[in-house]
Amino acid sequence: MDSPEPSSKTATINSTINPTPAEDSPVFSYLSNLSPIQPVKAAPVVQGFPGLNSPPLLFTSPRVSAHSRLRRSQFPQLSSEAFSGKNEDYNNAITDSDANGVSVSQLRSELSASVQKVSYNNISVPDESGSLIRCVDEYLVDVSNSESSNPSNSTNPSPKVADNIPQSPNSAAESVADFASKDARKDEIPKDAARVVVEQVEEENKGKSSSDQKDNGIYSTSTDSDLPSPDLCTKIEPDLPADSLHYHYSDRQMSQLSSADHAMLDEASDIQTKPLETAHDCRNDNDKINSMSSAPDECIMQHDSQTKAGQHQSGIRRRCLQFEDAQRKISPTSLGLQNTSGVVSCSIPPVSPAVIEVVASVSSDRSSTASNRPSTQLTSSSDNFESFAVKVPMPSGIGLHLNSIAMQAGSRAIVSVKSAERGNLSIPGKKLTSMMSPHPSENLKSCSISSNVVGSHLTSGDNDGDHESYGTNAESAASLHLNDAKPLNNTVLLKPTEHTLSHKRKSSSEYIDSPMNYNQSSPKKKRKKISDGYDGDGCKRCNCKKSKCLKLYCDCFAAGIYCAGSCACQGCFNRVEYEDTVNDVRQQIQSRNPLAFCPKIVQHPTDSPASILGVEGASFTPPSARHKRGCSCKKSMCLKKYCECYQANVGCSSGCRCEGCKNVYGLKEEYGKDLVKKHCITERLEKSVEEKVEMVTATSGLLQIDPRNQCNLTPPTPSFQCSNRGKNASKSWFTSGRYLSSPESGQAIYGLSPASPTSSKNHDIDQETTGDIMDLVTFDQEFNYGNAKLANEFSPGFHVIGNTDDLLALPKSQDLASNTGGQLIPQTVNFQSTWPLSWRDSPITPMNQFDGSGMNALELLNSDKKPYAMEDDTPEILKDSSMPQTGVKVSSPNKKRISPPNRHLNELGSSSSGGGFKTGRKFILRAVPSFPPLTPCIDSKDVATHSADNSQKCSSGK
DNA sequence: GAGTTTGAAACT
DNA sequence: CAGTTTCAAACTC
Repeated sequence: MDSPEPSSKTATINSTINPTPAEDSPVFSYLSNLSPIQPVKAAPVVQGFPGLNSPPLLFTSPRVSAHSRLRRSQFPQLSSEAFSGKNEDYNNAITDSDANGVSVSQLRSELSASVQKVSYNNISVPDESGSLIRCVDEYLVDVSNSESSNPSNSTNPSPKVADNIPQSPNSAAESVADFASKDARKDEIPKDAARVVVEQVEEENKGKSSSDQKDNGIYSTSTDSDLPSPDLCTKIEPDLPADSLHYHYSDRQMSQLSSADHAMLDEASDIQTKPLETAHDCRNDNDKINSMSSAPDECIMQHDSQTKAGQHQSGIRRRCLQFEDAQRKISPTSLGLQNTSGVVSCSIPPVSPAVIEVVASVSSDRSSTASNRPSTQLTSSSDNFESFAVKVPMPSGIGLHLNSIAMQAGSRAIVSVKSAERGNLSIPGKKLTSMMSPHPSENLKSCSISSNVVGSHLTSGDNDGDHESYGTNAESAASLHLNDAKPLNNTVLLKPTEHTLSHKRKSSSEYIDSPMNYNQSSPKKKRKKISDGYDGDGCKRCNCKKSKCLKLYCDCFAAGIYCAGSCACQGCFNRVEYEDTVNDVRQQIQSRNPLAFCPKIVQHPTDSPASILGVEGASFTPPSARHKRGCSCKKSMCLKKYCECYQANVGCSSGCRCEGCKNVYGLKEEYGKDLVKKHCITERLEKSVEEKVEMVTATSGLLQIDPRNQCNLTPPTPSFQCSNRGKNASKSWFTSGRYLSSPESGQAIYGLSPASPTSSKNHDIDQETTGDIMDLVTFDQEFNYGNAKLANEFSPGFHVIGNTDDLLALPKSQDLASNTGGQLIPQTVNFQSTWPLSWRDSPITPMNQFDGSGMNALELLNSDKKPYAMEDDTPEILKDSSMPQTGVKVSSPNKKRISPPNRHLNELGSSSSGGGFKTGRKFILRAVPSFPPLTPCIDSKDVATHSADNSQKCSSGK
């Protein structure tokens, strides 16, 4: 079974997770010697992310990935020199990376973006900027190295990932199972592919540095926690491994950083990760590709996306990640290390905001604490961390089931988180806290969840693992972050989670033989059980007795997550061990209902604007988001959790068959009315936008065009072959808006992937009319998992995400951009390319898709940028939409600049990909010198993969 | 903790 | 597609 492999990975991860291991590692010692900062074991870790609150921790996971990236960059600075001698491979890779200009540029762009973000958030920015730049270059080099080392990886990251993924979940669980036993398990688990990969990586790393190897182990542990997400089911799992690996690395890095010097850790982690990634890529590229194709199944769970902020999301993510994320991630990751970053970036974007926020807080904390550490390193690490987090988020995992999502996302808080995430792009900030607040109860849950998730990370080493299986990727990332972040907030919360997770994982390893016993055996589960119904991860834990957790009755299964130790299910087959069975069942279910595993909650394009506005505002999601299928409540009046709409904190829509609906989040009737109003508004906006667009195009103020313009533009643009669609799209875009844009992009991606058919239909048809359609997974993701949404949005349009991140970062990143300007361009190019890819995924006709994608991409870009400028030009609606996205971010002027380009791009792209792209690229570069480069390439790949993954997943696992 | 209610999922 | 059954969560006591 795959499970064994995952377990092995997890074991390795666990080992890596432990701070001590890192310290033990020669690399660590070496770094410690080099860096003024001395390795502080546990304490340091906490310090590393003392600022991070539990929520941040969640984000941390994503951050972790970001960190890893950043770290890499950092390492280059710090360690690169030191390591240069040690890590010849690394250096070589770097040089090689140059050959891979695109990947490198992307990496750089990402790094720069992340750095920018970080700087933006952190006072220490100046130092970071310097370090960042270096880091970026180095990072790029690393990436390139990985790529160069594994060309196949770069080309076909997803496949590789897929290979690894399957195992990863298991490994993750295993890793969770025991920290202490990690090593032993590793030995035991070796069978697992993940393990193998790790080993290989280690071997590779050995050449570089023994410390690196240790790091790898650490990663594996962290990954395990993350891996859990593999839930996507087996399909995803395959992919997950790769992702997980990446995440693991990132996690590892995180943990390391936290445990000791970030710089030290980062270096080690970077080095190791690179090798690992490359190894993974090389090894599994071909196979992975195949596996990837098979993996597509799920629509990833978007639990992750839920965001409840990062933390919640992180918890959720685990599950969500599993399928969609995993696949998506995998694809990106499959690309290679680059992908890792890229993949991560995909998911990250969503997360990023939250992460950023966290980071910001952390950074502040760090800044205070940083005094001890080298300012540059700390800052850079923090930056990296943030960027990573952003990337890591894996929002990609979007489509979670309402249940899972609702759990976490249910609260408005989630919504806020989402917005925050988006906003994070532009502004890192506050959202985390806000997110938590929404509903006390909900918050608590989310917190607990997040905490749990975090805890998994923190404690991941300790225990968990089982659960994680599905969410591995996201979780891993989260865990990583957690490690860093865990310090403060999560510590308490985390423990619970950890227990649950650890239990699950341990149990998983133990129970493998008897699924039935699985739950029973692990006391850990009990821990998880403690929580209401959620696992430590924040994912629901099921209590299935007759379904064996192989039916949609099971929340875990429905969410694409493996049952964790916290689950009280009986005769559970929804475990990594039974991955094959799970996959088969999933496929069967998907054959019946291709959308069975797609997110149940989707945002309506039309609603999106309002929702967006609402997002940050308290109300936010409910109105915008809708249940795909709608509820059929008769007695609960949609006022109890029996109602899925209510449970998801979304209003009922025309698609609902409920009787006596009194859904506080929105009544059917109101919904319909709202839709009509929105329609009118959107039409108006479109007209105005078109006019504006024309103006803009004439003036060539591409850069300055507003996001809304973009939205508007998109519709008007000739590219939209279907005027109607264009309008709709524009509207939807609009709504999704600037801020929404991310969602839109996400939609495009998700919509495409998931139910290619449905999504396409949705696009074609008025999204409004088809409430379900709309949204497509993306909205759901957004809704459910703010983070997930972001991730999805990004993931689908990786590019977009990357861009968005960049955009967000732009203001700050621009400075960096100057440095990375050259890179940016390539990235931008990639980005554009990616769009088409994302669309491809969608069932929609190429043209339409393209247009739509263009819209999405543009929107994404715009949205990113928009946040800054949106407000100015955008109509109220648009503004509103933007507002929700991120009130703060909106302010960034860069976005405005960017948006114009986007429009052009959109227009061009729509009209003709060729010209448009060029212009778009140029614009992008200007607008966001730094950010565009980073994710785009990866994004494009990721997007393609994601889209494919999504399409596969949604379509049916097709 | 046991039992009931509820509505989704699964089945026919 | 509609009706019924099964299932597990939500809810109540």
